[in-house]
Amino acid sequence: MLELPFEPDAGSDPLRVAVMLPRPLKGAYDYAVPPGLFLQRGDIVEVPLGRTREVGVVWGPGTGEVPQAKLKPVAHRFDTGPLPADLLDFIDWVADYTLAPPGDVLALVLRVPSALEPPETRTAYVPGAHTPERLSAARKRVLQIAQDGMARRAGELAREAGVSLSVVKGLIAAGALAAVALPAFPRFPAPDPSPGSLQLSPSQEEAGAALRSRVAAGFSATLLDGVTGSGKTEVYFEAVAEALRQGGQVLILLPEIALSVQFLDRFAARFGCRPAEWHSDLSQRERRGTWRAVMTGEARAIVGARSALFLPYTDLSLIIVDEEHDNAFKQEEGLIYHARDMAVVRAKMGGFPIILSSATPSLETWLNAARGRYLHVKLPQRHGAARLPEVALIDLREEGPEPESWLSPKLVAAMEETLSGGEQVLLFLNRRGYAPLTICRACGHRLGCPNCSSWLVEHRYHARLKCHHCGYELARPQACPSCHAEGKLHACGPGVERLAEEVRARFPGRLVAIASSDVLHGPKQTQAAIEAMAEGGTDILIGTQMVAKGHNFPGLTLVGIVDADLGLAGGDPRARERTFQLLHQVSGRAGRAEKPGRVLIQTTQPDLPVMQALAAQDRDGFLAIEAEDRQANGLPPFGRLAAVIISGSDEALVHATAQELRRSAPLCEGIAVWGPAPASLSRLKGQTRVRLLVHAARNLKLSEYVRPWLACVRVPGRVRVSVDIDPVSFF
DNA sequence: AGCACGCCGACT
DNA sequence: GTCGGCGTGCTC
Repeated sequence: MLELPFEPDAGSDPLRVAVMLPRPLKGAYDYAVPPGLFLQRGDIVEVPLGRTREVGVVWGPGTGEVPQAKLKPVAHRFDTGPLPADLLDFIDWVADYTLAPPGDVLALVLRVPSALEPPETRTAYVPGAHTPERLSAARKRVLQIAQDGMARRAGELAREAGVSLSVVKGLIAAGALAAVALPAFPRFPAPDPSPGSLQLSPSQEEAGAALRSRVAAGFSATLLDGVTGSGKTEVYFEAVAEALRQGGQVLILLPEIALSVQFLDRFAARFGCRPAEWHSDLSQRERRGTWRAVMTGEARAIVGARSALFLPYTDLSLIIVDEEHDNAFKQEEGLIYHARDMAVVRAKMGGFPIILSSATPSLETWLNAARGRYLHVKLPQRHGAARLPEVALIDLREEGPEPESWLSPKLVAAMEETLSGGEQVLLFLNRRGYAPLTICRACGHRLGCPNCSSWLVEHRYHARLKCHHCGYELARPQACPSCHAEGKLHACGPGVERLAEEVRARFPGRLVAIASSDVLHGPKQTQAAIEAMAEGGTDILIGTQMVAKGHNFPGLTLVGIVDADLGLAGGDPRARERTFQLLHQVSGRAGRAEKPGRVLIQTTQPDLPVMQALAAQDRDGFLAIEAEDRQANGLPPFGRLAAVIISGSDEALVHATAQELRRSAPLCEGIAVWGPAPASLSRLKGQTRVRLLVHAARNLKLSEYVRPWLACVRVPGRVRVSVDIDPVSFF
C-alpha cells in the first residue's frame, strides 16, 4: 500500500514533520524526514533528543518554526502502524480542556515501554539437524513424538513422552531438537454476544432494549439508574452484547478494578470468557499484551480503571461508566482529569453511545438526565424477592452512647436482636486505625505529622502512629514528645480497630472481622474476607468504605452507620452529596436476599436534609435540594470552577507566587478569582499547597481565561502551578 | 532524564 | 584568580 505523507497538496514541507514527545513541552518538535522514510500522522517513531533517544508520535506536518538546519532526523519508525486518528484528536482535546501540555496527555498513551517491540512469541521445538549416535530409551521416545514435525513446547514433549524436562533440555543442547518461534496464544478470545442464559425480569428486559437501541445510532449519553441490587450490570451487558455483535470494541470503566473479581466472573458468565483488563496492578508483560491487542483489535471488550480511556482502540463503539458517581474516576495527581467526563467527550468525538450507570448518580449526571440532555433509563425495583431496607436515624445528642463508647443503646439492642436471629451485622465507620487523634492530657499537645498538616492516626494493630497522607510513622511513644510527661497520651475518637474492641467486649463469642485497607493487604485477602462474610463465617463485620461497594452478603440484615457526620466537616460543597452516596451504598448492603434489611444511622445532625433523605430513601428529593443550593450559589453545573494549585517546598515563595498570580488575574465579566486559600491540608508530604479558585458563568470557557493569565505570569522554577478544571475535591 | 549554563563559596 | 557546588532551564 502506498503511504503518503499527509496531504500531498497541503503545501507543507515534505522534509519535516512535527513529532509529539511524551513530556511536558509546549507543543510538538519538528524533525527532518530522512529520504525513503514515509511518515503519516499517528506513526510511532524514535527521535534523537539532546543526547538520548525518545519515542514520540508524528502529529502532523512540521510547523516550520525551527530552521531546517537545526532539525535532527527521525531515527526510526515502529511497525505497529499509526495510532488511531481519533485518539490523537482526543489527546489534543483533553490537553486543551485540562490546560495540560499535550505531551503529558500523550504520555498516558505511551506509558507502555515494551509495547512497541515485535509481537512476543513462545519457543517450541521440531526435530533438529543433528541426531546423537547413542540414544537412551527416554531420548528415543521424545524424538519419536517430535517426528511428525509438529512444533511442541518443551513441557509438552516431556509430558507426552513421559520423561522429565531435563531429557528434552539435553536433546535441545545436543542439537537434536531445534527451536522455532510460535506466535503467542491469542490471549483475548472473542466474547460471545449471543443471548445469555440468565433470565431478565420484564423491567430489565425493557431497559436492556432501550440501551441496545442506542448502539450504532450515533452519539448518545444514557443514565442507567437503578437501586443497588436491581441488576444494572446485566442490563448494560445487553448493550455490550449488541455492540460486540456489530463488530465494535467496548470499554467498561470501573472505579477500582482490583476489587472486582466478582465483576470479571459476571462478565465471563455472560460472554463465555474474561474481558481484557487494564489497571495499575498489571505486570509489564500483561500491559504490553493488552495494549497491542487493543490496537490490533484482537481485544474486543476491555474492562479497566480510568487510564483505560487512553488505550489505542481501533473501533471503539460503546463506553460504559459503571458507578459513574465514584470519585475514583477523578485523577488528582499529575495530569488532573475526570475519566467520566472525558469518556463522554470521547464518545461524542467518536460518534458512539456512552452509558453512565449508578444507583446514586452524581448531581451533574442526574441533572443532565433531568433536563433531557442524557437519556434516563430507570430500573425501579430490586431484582428477585429482595426489598429495600428500613432506615432509621439515631440522634446521638439524645440517645447517644456512654463516654468512650461508640455504639448507642438502640444500635446495640438491634445488633443483639439480629445476631440472636442467626443473621449478620455490618458496622460502617469510615476511619482506619484505632484512633484518629492522640492528645497529651498533661499539656494538650496533639501528635501531628511533621510533613503534613494532619494528625497522626494510632494503629494499635501495628502498634504505630501513622500519617494517612505521606509515609510517615513512628512507634507509639510512652512520653509526650512536647512536655515529656509519661503515660499521659490519650487516644481520642474511634477508628475501626477501636470499634472492634468495643464490639468484642459487648458480644463475647461472636466472630468479629475488620475490613480496612491496613488489615487486608491486596485483592486476595479482601476477597477472602468478603467470602468469609458471604458464607456466614463472620457475625459482625466492621468496615471502612471498602465494604460499601457491590458485595452481596445474603445473611446481612443489619447495617449500623457509626458516625454519619464524618464526611460533612469542612467547607467542601460536595460533602453532602458524597455522604449521601456513600451511606446510601452502604445501606444497600442490608437485606439483599429474602430477609428484609434494617439500617440504623447514628448522627448528631438528624435534621439535615441529607439525613432526612437517607431515612426517607428519597434520593431525588435530596438531589433536588442540592441542585437548588448549587444554583443559588452558581456552583457546578450551574457555573464553572477551576482550582489553580500553587505548591512547593518553600512556603514563603509559594505564598508570594499565589499573591502575585492573584494580583495579575485579569478582570473579566462573569469571572471571579477567589483566594489564595490555604488548603485544609495545606502541608502535604513536605509541600505547601495553596489554592486559587476561579469561578465562571456556565457559558464561559475556563481554559480560555486561565491559559493566557498563567502564561503571562513568571513563576519561579521551584514553585509548581497546576490547574484542576472542574475540581471535585477541595482537599 | 541528562547535560550545559551560570552564579556563589573555598582553595592553590 | 579559578575550580566546582548544584539550582535552573532546555532538549527540534
